[in-house]
Amino acid sequence: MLKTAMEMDKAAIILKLLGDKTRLTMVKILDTHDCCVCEFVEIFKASQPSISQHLRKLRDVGLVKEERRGQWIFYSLNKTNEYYPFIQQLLNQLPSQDYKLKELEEQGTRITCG
Amino acid sequence: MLKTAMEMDKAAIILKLLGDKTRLTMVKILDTHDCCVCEFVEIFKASQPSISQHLRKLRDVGLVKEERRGQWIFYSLNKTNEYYPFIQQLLNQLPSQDYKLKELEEQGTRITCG
DNA sequence: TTATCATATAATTAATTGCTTATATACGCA
DNA sequence: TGCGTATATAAGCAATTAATTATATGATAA
Repeated sequence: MLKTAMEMDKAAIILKLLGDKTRLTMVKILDTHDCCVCEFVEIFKASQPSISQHLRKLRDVGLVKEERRGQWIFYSLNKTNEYYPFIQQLLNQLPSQDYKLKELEEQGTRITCG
Repeated sequence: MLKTAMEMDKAAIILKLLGDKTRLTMVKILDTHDCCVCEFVEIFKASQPSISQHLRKLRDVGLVKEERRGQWIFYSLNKTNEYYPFIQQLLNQLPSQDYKLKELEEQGTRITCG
């Protein structure tokens, strides 16, 4: 057991949040790249409110943070969050999702938000 | 990323399963001790069907296995499961739940199932 | 200022979850 | 064999979740 053992309640809450393919993939992507909402809409082929609501859940527990850049709001992993070490180990065992961002770049969708 | 990267779908399924305090605690306990159903009923102060249903979910994805010993059915972590390395890292970050078994021993409930 | 784009929020609904109650199965013992 | 204990399963129900549609907010650009 690590020094920074989490409480079971909190661990379960975090795992439940990550127990959704969309949110899990979001967090995996955000671990290496900031993204704006419209990029996620493209990546997941989901509606804007649906993406927004997923992001809100992640934000509510402090896993991600938002930052407005002009017209866009960019999300990033909150690496100072107390749970970050916990999820980091978990994310390290997942395959990179960079190819999803590559696809966006190829179709030119990512550039518009930069 | 480790060599044995999991698919995102499967990771999400596992995390969702573990995103429940009862199941997460069960798995944490089973990582170090086999347990029978009646012990879990005591530990979680839950109904027998409720415990049984949680165990079934864990069994359905192969995370745990059962073994009859006389009148009792003992559950254990299936450490040959392809997902075990994934959850092991996760479990290592959680506080030991051994005190729950200690409590059972003190009240004599654990012995009866031995 | 007004139109437009990006995003958030609210309300509604459908699907999923976890519990309860009731019943079935399987073992051990008299 | 029949009874008690341990467990599983099924059916029903309440709570939660995730999506949709509709609307609000906030920034930019004409």
